[in-house]
Amino acid sequence: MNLKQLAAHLNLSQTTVSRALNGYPEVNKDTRTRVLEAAQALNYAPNARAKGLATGRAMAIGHVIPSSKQHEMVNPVFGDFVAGASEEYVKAGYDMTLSLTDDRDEEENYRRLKAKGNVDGLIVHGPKMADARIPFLIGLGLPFVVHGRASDLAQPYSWVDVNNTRAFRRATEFLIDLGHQRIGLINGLEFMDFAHRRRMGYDAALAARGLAPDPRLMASDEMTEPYGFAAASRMLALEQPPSAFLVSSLISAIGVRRAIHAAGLEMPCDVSVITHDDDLSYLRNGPDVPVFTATRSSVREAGRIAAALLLRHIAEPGRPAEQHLLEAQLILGASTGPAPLSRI
Amino acid sequence: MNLKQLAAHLNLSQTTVSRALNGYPEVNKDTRTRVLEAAQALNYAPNARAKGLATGRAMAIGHVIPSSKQHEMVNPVFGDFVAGASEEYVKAGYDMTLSLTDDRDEEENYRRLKAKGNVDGLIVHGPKMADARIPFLIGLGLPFVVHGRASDLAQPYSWVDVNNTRAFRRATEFLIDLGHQRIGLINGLEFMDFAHRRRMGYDAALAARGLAPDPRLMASDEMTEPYGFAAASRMLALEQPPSAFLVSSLISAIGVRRAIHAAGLEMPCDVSVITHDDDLSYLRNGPDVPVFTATRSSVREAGRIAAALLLRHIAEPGRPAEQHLLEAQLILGASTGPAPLSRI
DNA sequence: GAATCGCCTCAAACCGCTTTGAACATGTCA
DNA sequence: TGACATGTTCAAAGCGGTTTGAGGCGATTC
Repeated sequence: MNLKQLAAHLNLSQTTVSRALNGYPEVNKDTRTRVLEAAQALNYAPNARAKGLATGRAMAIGHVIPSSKQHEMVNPVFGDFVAGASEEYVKAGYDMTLSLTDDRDEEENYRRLKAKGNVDGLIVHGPKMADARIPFLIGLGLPFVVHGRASDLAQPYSWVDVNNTRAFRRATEFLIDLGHQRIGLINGLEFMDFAHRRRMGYDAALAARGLAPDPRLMASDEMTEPYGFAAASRMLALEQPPSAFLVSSLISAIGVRRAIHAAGLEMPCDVSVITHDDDLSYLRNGPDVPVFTATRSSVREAGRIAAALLLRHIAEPGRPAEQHLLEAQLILGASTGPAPLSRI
Repeated sequence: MNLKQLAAHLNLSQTTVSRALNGYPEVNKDTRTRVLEAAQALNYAPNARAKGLATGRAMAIGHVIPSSKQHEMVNPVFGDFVAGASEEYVKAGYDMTLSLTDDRDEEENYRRLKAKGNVDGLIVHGPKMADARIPFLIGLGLPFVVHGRASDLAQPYSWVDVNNTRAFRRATEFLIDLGHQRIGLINGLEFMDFAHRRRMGYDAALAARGLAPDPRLMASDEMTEPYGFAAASRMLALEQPPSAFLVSSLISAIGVRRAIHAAGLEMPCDVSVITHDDDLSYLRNGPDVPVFTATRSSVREAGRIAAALLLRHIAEPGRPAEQHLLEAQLILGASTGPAPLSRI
């Protein structure tokens, strides 16, 4: 069923039917309801390609997620982010397209995406500290919003990010307030912007309280469970082991917990743990009392906000770049307590 | 840059340029290379909408993932499945579109997707036991492949699934061989087909060995960590607690482990655990010796296979429905051991 | 030297929609 | 009665590609 057939069926011209469907004023009220009813009854929906061709707008947003062959990990955060974004897209009648792309030919990919014309805008995931994609995209002229941001860039661009620095600074200070002096940082890959910022927050808190940073208490890697286990195990085996851990992801925190148990210790009486918690739907940090004390910020919410921001920029092309900084909540769970006297 | 401009730039007609780019034989070799080089140099890529309109093919596959408002959990498996599928799409020059949809208006959604014409085929996720979507899609005439399958359907359709029944039967038998008599099943929602089949495997193994099933040793819910914890805690508090658990997801298994520790027990000496392991990139079950003994089957691989299957069906419309059953490996980890005499 | 054949290229139609500019009733006013 | 809005509908020209049927041209055949 296409417009032509629908129009023929109604004994109207394509123009009138199109106008009726798209809410133009110059259509008789009765005609309009007749058209709408027929469209409904016959399951008519305008062909998106033809519509896009005619209007010049694709009515679709592209999500580009980097996934190199080397560390081919798909960010576990992705599903929830996309779910949040999708809520906004559905409301606005937009579709969503996904492209996983190797970091190597990423620019080529963006260029193609623009040339092919099947998206009106992009969401960029997983920014690194000085991410070359961002200046490139500014030059490309396709509206985009970054989930996260890139520290080392001066140009303005739109992003939605958590205040990672403050979150980790607060968490570290909270641990120090509890009497912890040796705090292990089990971070993500520190060329990723978010991990870099968390590191800065941690460093700043230590410095503010006059504690010397100890490289042996810092780890940085892809945030898996075994990584959390291995890093925490290594630190716990030090002559002066940490009495607390600050962990960048709930998944790694689970590995940290395993390491604590494997060392014959208990959480929180022997060792405290604070983790960042993206509030993922399938990885709830305990229903009422959280298992882990955490810096929490909903990734789903971030998805919603980023999507809304992007749609606004598409609707109003002149609009200047906009930023949205989310504050993580520090939520108290069962994994933190005062530093044990024996381990200070 | 569009075809017209490119043709003008080359002093050729649009036809010739189009044919050169699309590999038709009736183009001079030199002309072709000249065209290809110019296209490369000028970053020309044919407008996907126009191309789709002209050819009638969208060159895109839709993934529809159900996500109701009630249990708005995004399946954690999704990212990896999509990553696998994407590998095939990229090879074949296909794009991927995503639509999260509430179960309520799902059929409407499929119909729109077809009418709008922006996908050539669908991957259907999360089938329930008698999933109404499948007969509906057969009627709709849009090629599709199901990730999983629906037990209660007679009509043939294409699917890619793990042999869940056999995997859980083997796992249960393995535990029985180790001397376990009371085995707790911590399953997913049993109206989901995969969970139903796992339950059948568990039941069959018990029956084959003459063990009576005990409803108090069976749980079924959304597979979160807190659920694993709660269900295992409840079972461990029974007068006759289980000496082993069979868990449907690694995430829940982590909750089970937490419950075991909370009960003052150790894994595997007091309690054994086997879990299903989707081999997710961000949730590795230990690098060398797996933390958990597991029935393992790569979801990413399933994504690849499902995508390849779908593309084949799109390329050869007459092709009969095809099924692909993956066998899960039973991999030995550090979470299983002989049943402790004290607890039999 | 004309007819035939390949090889290459072209103009034009078409895909399904939007949108412009015009036309056609109908009613109102002078 | 004619002029002029007003409200409603239409034919046709794009949007950017693919594809059909035809034509130009040099080489080969008769």
